[in-house]
Amino acid sequence: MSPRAKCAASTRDTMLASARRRFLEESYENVGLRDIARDVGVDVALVGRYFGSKENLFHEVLRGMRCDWLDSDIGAEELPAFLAAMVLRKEEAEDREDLDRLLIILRSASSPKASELVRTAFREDVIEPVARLLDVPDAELRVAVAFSILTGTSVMRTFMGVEPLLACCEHGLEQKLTRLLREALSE
Amino acid sequence: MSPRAKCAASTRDTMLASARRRFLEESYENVGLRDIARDVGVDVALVGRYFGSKENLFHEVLRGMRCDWLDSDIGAEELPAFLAAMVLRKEEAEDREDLDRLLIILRSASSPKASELVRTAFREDVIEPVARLLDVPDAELRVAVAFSILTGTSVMRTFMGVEPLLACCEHGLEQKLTRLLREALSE
DNA sequence: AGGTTATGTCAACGGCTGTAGACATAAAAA
DNA sequence: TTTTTATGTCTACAGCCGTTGACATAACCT
Repeated sequence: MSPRAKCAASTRDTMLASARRRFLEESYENVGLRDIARDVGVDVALVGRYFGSKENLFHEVLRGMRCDWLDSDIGAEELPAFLAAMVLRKEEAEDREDLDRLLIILRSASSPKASELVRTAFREDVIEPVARLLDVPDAELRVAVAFSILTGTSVMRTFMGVEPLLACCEHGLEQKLTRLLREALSE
Repeated sequence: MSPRAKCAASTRDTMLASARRRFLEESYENVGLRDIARDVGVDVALVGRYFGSKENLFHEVLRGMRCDWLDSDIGAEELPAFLAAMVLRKEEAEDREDLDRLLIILRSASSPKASELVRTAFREDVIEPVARLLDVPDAELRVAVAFSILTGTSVMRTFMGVEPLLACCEHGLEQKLTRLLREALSE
């Protein structure tokens, strides 16, 4: 009907936020630009105009979620426990986007249009930075194995809805995961 | 042009084979019925007619790939090594469809139309049968963790193309995986 | 006030999708 | 041969998708 107020940057951010939420719960091709536009209360054409293409929107969503594995001053010793806690979502409140970003990447892992972006993002922003935390031989291989465990757990929980893994706090799942990660990282 | 020879059962099987191959490499929504029809050299309408709906075709693909974790007479002891070898595709030649079936399931894990099917298939045909092989408390949880490792590794290798994991034979990856699985299964 | 720019709407295109019904032809039966 | 049945083809329909260009109106500037 009537054009909204000013402040394009604000609506652009809202779009990005909506896109982030959508891409977290659906794969690349199952997120429609019209869905995002509806969330913001805006016409489809506008999101196309602000971001050029859907592919670029996805790219910006990923770029806007820089993960900070490194910012936390975590030694290689505490890393396994930290990663296990993160993947089990111990702290919903804290604004840790790391896991969300990882889940977005995994969601669209087998989407032709997004796969390239997703692969390089995973390699450059996850594997390599974490590998730099360790100074052992075969660091990347160890980190790759560790994140196989982590992403596997996430996939089982989030995508496959495997029951025994959803009741996370009990059964000492976190300890088990920590132990596995420790073994994966420091042989 | 001219209608093909007879034998509907044969062309139906060819469709299923093509669908299996396609669903192995693309997610549910990225596999078009027209692609399958083209593979078989047949019109789209026919695949729609033999299988009713795309969803049912996917269902039949999964049904036609009964996995046989149990058929092999494997004790709980050899299980970790067996699973590690399977996920690393040691035997391409042998007609083991288990891994393919698992990969198909993972491919379409976040496809709304297929997710229900995929979840129950994973639970009923993977988690539960393997859990029955073990007679320990929390068998399902252990198996769930073990398959977190396995599917994680598969995802990293197949979907994300993580380099260090692709050179599988070297670096003792198989041994590492076996060790992790053993720890996951028998606490 | 008048003019200009930013912000957003509207309409539509071309393409692809799964699905359905009417039609054609080869094989089999009478 | 004639009839019937199985096997496939052809046409087309809605529906969704991302993308584009032309238009409208609010906000700002002078």
